[in-house]
Amino acid sequence: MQIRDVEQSAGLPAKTIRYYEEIGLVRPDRRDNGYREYSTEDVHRLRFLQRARGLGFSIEDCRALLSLYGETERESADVRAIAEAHLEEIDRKIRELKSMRQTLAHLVHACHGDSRPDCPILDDLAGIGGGS
Amino acid sequence: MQIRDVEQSAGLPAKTIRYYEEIGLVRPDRRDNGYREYSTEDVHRLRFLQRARGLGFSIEDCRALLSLYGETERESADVRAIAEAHLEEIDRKIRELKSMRQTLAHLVHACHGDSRPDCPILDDLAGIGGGS
DNA sequence: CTTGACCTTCCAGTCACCGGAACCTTTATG
DNA sequence: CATAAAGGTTCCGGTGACTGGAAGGTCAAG
Repeated sequence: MQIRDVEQSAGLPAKTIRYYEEIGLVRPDRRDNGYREYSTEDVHRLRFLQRARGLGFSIEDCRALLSLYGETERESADVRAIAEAHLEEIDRKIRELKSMRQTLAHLVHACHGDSRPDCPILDDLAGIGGGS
Repeated sequence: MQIRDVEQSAGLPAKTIRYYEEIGLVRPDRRDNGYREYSTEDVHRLRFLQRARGLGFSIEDCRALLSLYGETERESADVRAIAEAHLEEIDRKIRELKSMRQTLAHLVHACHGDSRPDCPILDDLAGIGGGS
């Protein structure tokens, strides 16, 4: 199976697949002509990566998860610890975005948004008067 | 006023302040010895940047906002348009994170997280069985 | 005179890729 | 057999918004 086919079955662009090899996440064989040859195992790992990245796990988290995936003697607690840490990170980001959202929505609401120059949004950013 | 003082009053590290100069957001004078000399106007712009970045505006958004900030003939609608677009972007990110969060929370909940090797989190990432 | 704190510039690294150039291999077609 | 298209390869540079660190200049105090 060569890279173009893997793009389809793993749902990842060829560029990304080569990148994952460069950083040691997959190690396909090579044919005599230098082309990469992917085993079904390689494709499984790539699909695993595609899903984990889709859930926002960092590459280093993915490396750890893949490693645990390959171990038969792993403890599910190790996996869960990574997932829980990531969950907290996601929650942190959501809180931060919601806080931004609130301030910004308030400012947008306060701005009449017409052809006049006075603008509560700029006033707030400039630190003038009643910034929320 | 030199850079160390501006760090305090703008709430930005010196590295960042120099970076903002490099990309043309602030243009402090120079003393004879080559040191940067910041006017109160420069400090205002930097504080403006600090707040806008804190609300998650991109550098290019900040450049546009600063430019509008400097125009007396601006239309508040222009500012509001940038802010509204950013608000939608924030909402998009929040939705994406919430979606990740839901899937991940479900998996974490399903994983017993002990010394046994079987793990619904890895099973899902591997594409085995009832992925949510 | 030296110490130490400040300033300067420039280079490299971050994260997870993406775009493109230059070149090689395979397959199909005239 | 020549050639062109469609794949493959490596390598280099860029993204965003900085951050860290090295090498070196400047200034006030002891």
